[in-house]
Amino acid sequence: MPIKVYNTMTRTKEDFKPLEKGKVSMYVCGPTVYNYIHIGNARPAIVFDTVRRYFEYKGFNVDYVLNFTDVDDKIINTAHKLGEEVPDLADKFIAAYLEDVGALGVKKATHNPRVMDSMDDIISFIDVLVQREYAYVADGDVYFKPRAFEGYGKLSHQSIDELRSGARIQIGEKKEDPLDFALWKQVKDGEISWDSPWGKGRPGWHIECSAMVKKYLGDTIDIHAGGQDLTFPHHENEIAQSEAMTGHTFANYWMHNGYINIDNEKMSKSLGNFVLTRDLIAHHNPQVLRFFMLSVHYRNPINFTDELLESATNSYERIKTAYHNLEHRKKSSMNLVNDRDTWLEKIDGMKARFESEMDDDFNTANAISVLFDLSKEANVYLQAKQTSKTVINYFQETMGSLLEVLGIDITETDTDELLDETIEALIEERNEARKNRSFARADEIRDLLKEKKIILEDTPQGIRWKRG
RNA sequence: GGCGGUAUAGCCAAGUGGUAAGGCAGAGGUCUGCAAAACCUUUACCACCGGUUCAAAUCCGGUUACCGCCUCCA
Repeated sequence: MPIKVYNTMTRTKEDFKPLEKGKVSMYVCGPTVYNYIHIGNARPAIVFDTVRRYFEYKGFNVDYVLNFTDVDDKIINTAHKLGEEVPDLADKFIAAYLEDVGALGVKKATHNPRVMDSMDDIISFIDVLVQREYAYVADGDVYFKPRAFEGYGKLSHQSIDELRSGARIQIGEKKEDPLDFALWKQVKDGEISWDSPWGKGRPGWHIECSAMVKKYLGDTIDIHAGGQDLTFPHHENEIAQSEAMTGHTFANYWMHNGYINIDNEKMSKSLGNFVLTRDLIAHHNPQVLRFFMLSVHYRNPINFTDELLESATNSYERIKTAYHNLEHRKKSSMNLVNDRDTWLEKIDGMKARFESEMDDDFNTANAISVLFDLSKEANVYLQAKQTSKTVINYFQETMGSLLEVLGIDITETDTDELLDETIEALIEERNEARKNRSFARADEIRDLLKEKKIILEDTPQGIRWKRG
């Protein structure tokens, strides 16, 4: 079964056909590093990491490039305000980004190019565009002319004349046409700058992605991805630059993730309702945040509230608990064969369903529902008086590998951690008390441990505990 | 004005022609010394109005509401 990908360019789901068999080249627009990331930035990081993981699960070798835009107005302004150097500020927020996103289970990219390190590539890219007259120099600035590029607007499905009515020329700009956008901006007083054939300056937005894609992945790539809002103008402009430069299709598939709302309102600085990822995961399990993000299809909007996050926590716990229930039962399982094969087949069936949901444009919401089914079936299986080690292992193995595709780790916690001796002794004392039917003392111990966040559960196979 | 999206149970959320997956919350039950965990049972006029069809949440037309992009933005 081929993987189907919704392509913004054609507005349809298409069968994914890689340029090169068994390989996927993928470029995701990364953050502009002038602040800690908010949960809106976390969504594409999680979503496209999951896309990547699924391709890898299916045996593809994925070349995953995520850039850092570390030269831009916002960074320069912030650095100026804080009295810091632009490169230092960028370093700091890049490190913070990697840390935050790492906590969310996002794998390291194959490459993380930075604008500052790509200046030669950017300049020579612009140079070609000027030579081919797709761009012109205007007093130290360089502008790209969308009108010179046939097909401008094909991604966002806008006609160039309609776009024109919305475009404006800012005072001080040297554009010939309102639609023109800057490839290179002449240096202003005190700003960080680089030498170029057009004088000192720095790259405009958009161009860095075109240059980095070409450098790291080539003229044509399989997938280009980012937030929905980047469709226009950012990705539209990238297409124009790159295709004007190379004469080849820039990207075969364009993927865009939907927005996040906070309490049903757009997250924005002016409303003061943005949530920084690091603030959130300081108080909540980052795995739950990831789970929450994937419980909605990536192209749909997500509303974010405390209540929804709590509900997601409970949902996540259900899967985790099932997994741990399996773990606890391992010791008392045996080499049973009676209905073993029926269960193994059942598990395979669920695994196949998971794959077909993911094949369908990465429907993680439905893929997660398969994990609930696995949890349910595992719990049903565990009700049997005797259980097969093989089945238990296969349940765990399957849940583990599917959760790995989603980048959700439920195994990190307890089970293997040793209890400290006093707690162990208390549990032992309680077991004795229960044997002697001294239930008052048994309950007392259970309450005591509960205060220490140790939850005890009595099962026919002995005591089962977890941290709560 | 141009382009696009969304409307499904108390809440969240899948579902592009054959009378509605899943989760959370709630209710009842089973199990348990009591719990916990778990299992079983239980909750939908699919925004509205028309149309196409043997058959529509799903297709077509219209209406309403909310939202996004068109300017920095994930």
